[in-house]
Amino acid sequence: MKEGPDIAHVAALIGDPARANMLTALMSGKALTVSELAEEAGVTIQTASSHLSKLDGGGLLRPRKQGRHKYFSLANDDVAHVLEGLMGLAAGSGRLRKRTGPKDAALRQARVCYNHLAGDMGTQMFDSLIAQGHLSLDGDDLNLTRSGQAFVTELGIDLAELRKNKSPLCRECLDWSERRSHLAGSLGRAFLSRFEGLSWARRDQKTRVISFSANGTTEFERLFSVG
Amino acid sequence: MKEGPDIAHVAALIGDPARANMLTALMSGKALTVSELAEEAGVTIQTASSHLSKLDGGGLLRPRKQGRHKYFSLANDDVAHVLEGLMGLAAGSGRLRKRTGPKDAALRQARVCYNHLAGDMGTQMFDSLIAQGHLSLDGDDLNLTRSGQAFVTELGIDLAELRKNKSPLCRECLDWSERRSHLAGSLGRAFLSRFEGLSWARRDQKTRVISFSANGTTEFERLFSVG
DNA sequence: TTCATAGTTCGACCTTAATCGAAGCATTCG
DNA sequence: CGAATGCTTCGATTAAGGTCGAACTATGAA
Repeated sequence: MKEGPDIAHVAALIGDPARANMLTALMSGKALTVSELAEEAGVTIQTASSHLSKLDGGGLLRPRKQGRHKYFSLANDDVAHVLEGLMGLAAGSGRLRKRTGPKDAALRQARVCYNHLAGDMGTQMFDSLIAQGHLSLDGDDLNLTRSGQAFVTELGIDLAELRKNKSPLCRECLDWSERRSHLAGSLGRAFLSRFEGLSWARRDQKTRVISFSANGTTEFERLFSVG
Repeated sequence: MKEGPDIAHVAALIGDPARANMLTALMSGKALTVSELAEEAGVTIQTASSHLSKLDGGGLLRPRKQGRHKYFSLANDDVAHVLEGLMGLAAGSGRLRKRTGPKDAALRQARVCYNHLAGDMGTQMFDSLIAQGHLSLDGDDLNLTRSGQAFVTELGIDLAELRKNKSPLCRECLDWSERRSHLAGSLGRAFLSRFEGLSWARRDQKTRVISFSANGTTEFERLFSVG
């Protein structure tokens, strides 16, 4: 009857509260087990199992079996991107699930979005990389320039290793709180991982909040000042 | 219980087949009446009315009353953006509602996406504008450069008029068939409108397909060659 | 092997919401 | 003022699917 793909099915998958909670939890980038996701969603394990098989069937998840555990993560960046978009719409229509509190402020400043840095600091880093000419945007392709390659290598990131990964190196991801782009893709993940390795930042396991140390903040500002 | 906005509610709104059909129909950018949308969705007018009030309540639509008609259009570009993203996910998981046929090929080449040009020609135009330096991307802000201003004025687009509009001038929109960006925002709409004014292109009323005339194709290639 | 833990499948219950007929407003036209 | 058209509201029906208890499978540990 209509042209185009069947939106309704995918949207309905995300539209159930329990499943939405699971997907939101997976936005942290971590792979979680069925039991953990059941806990997150506030349902029993049977119910969670049923939901997860549906999400998987819809192509939204990537399952991995390890021993007697089964880990789920988001299928790819596209899924994370759509979820962020939906968060933006929900936030825009004044539908925040929680009052804006101190934790919320922390979330807006720096949080994990599918394993990369999001929030205010995420967009600041992205803008700075563009402004310094380390990233260039041609069409939808985000590319690391020669100066950018030097920059990340200087920071201690192994580019050759990253390129072995089949997923794209650079990618932009729209932030629901800032409504601006931040850096995703394997390089985005490498940045955050490096910040952790340098003890500049630390992830809170439950809330997606990223805390920067005093030193980390200084270094971050030095590298990614917008002035 | 969880941080972040309430995704589930918005997704559930899109997740109903009838509502998804209506939203898909509105992706053409046209404002449609309740009766027309009922027809599109294949439900009675009462049912459509109920759905539309829900979509409106969720902030997805912008209603306008005109005489005894009530017109609905998508609330803003963000909504269109999320819908395109969902189409991408659905298409990716092999969930096309329709076999790939001749009309489908036409859709991939050039179609209307919320009043601007999408499909292969849409992304080609976007890439060309970037490559020619008429558009520049700083962070998530897409800007028209000085040369770009000259370019569109030369084409016969009234920039001053566009700037009066409160919606953003330039904006990128992700294409579900191409998986690349094309130009949205009021300038994107102006381009398509100008193509129609010059009789280069013509919209099919029902299928979202845009047909370019022989002359229009030539002119388009001249302006937006990628070489 | 026996026990424990992780996950899946099955079946029954039950809430939610999509649907449409019928009646009620509102607006336009003659 | 009717009459017609476009849309909304109400109510009853019905279908879909989320939920969990219980039983079952699989992996790992003692």
